Amino acid sequence: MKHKGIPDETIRRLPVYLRGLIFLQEGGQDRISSSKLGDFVGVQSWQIRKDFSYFGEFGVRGVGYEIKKLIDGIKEILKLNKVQNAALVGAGNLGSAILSYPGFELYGFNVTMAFDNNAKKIGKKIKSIEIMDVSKLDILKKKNVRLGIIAVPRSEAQEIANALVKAGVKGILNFSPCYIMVPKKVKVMTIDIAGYLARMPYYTLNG
Amino acid sequence: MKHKGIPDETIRRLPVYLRGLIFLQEGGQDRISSSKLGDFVGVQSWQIRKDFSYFGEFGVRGVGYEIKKLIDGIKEILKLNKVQNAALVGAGNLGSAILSYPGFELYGFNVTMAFDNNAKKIGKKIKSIEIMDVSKLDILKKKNVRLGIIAVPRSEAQEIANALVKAGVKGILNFSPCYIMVPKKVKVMTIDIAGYLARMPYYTLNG
DNA sequence: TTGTGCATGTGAACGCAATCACAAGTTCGG
DNA sequence: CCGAACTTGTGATTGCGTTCACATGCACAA
Repeated sequence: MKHKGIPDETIRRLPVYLRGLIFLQEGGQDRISSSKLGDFVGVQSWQIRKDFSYFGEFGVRGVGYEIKKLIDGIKEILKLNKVQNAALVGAGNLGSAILSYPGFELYGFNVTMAFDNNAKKIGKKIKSIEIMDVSKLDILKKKNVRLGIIAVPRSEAQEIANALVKAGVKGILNFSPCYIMVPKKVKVMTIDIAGYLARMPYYTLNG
Repeated sequence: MKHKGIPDETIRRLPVYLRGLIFLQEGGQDRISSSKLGDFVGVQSWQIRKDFSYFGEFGVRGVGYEIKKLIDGIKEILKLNKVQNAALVGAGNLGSAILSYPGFELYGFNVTMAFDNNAKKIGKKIKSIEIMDVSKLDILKKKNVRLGIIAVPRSEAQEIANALVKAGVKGILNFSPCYIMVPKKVKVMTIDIAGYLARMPYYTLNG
């Protein structure tokens, strides 16, 4: 199933809906209206209905949405039905935190491998995952890992990205504060943590 | 100086430009064209020119932009001229990494206080910052800290946000994967790390 | 069976941001 | 001084995503 003409912003909101719905389901609920869901996840109800409508009819008029059906639907759209493995590069403070981050599981991700270039770290374990030498990145191809997470200093990020691409990675989540160049077929998402904070004063300091 | 009618997307890109320009400046460069800068930070040249043009004329036709002038200009727009203190709540894996994160300094931020509700952590130090009891959050008012960073489990995030607002915080950077309700005068930015990863399969698994 | 209340789905209108195309200004060589 | 090569700044255009308004459909009570 190909989803053409779907706004990127809609795709960005789907994980937000998904986690809200899973939480509601865990609370024992099995049905919800767009406006209740909207209040819960912080999105307007018409936005939610519009987003879902791109993919067909998920709800029942006059009734609402069946939570399980929505969850399954979103997972299928986002292709989250199979567990996917990811590899981390850079086992510093941030990298270690990511390796231990419990939030990935919800969406079916497993960070199963970790790499670093620091000899002191190589061989050690974090959460039962052994840190390997970054020069062994090629192993990802064999292990069929298609997602890479970069948490190295800016100066090394591009080099690591090149190695990941060479190792057959299709998507890169980049925590280094820099632009990374990759072939068009590879998707890069950069999370610039400090960049978020940098916008705060603009919005909060009225002058 | 008030900046009305500036696209939010432009504001979002300013920190990207800023960090690129600072890097170029450290490399000894003092002038650059929009297209060279664009190649460096991953933005189209016309987009850069358009963004700058909202704030007046920063460059010289036929010549380019003076890097120092741009840096000063962006810092003024984003109100990054004064060092600003921030407080972290939640000294778990992610929180500790944020506390040690070196990237905030570039934009003039200092994470100067840390809080947790775990008795075992209270009193300990991370990077010379002592972890305080979360019940003492009110001290932020006295210390004039206006930015809060939330890195606690989802179940506690709203509660912590309430406490931060009560303590006079004007901006909240939220790493908990949930929607947070605050008074309109307070700005919340949520970074849902797993949410980024959750979109990867959509873009990389073609089928 | 009919009426009332509620909630979805969607075409249309609107608004914001990206993109384009080019006029205006600078530099430099000769 | 002139022309060629650059580069900025910006009005106009296009495209995308949000917002709106309401037709459509279900549930339930009487």
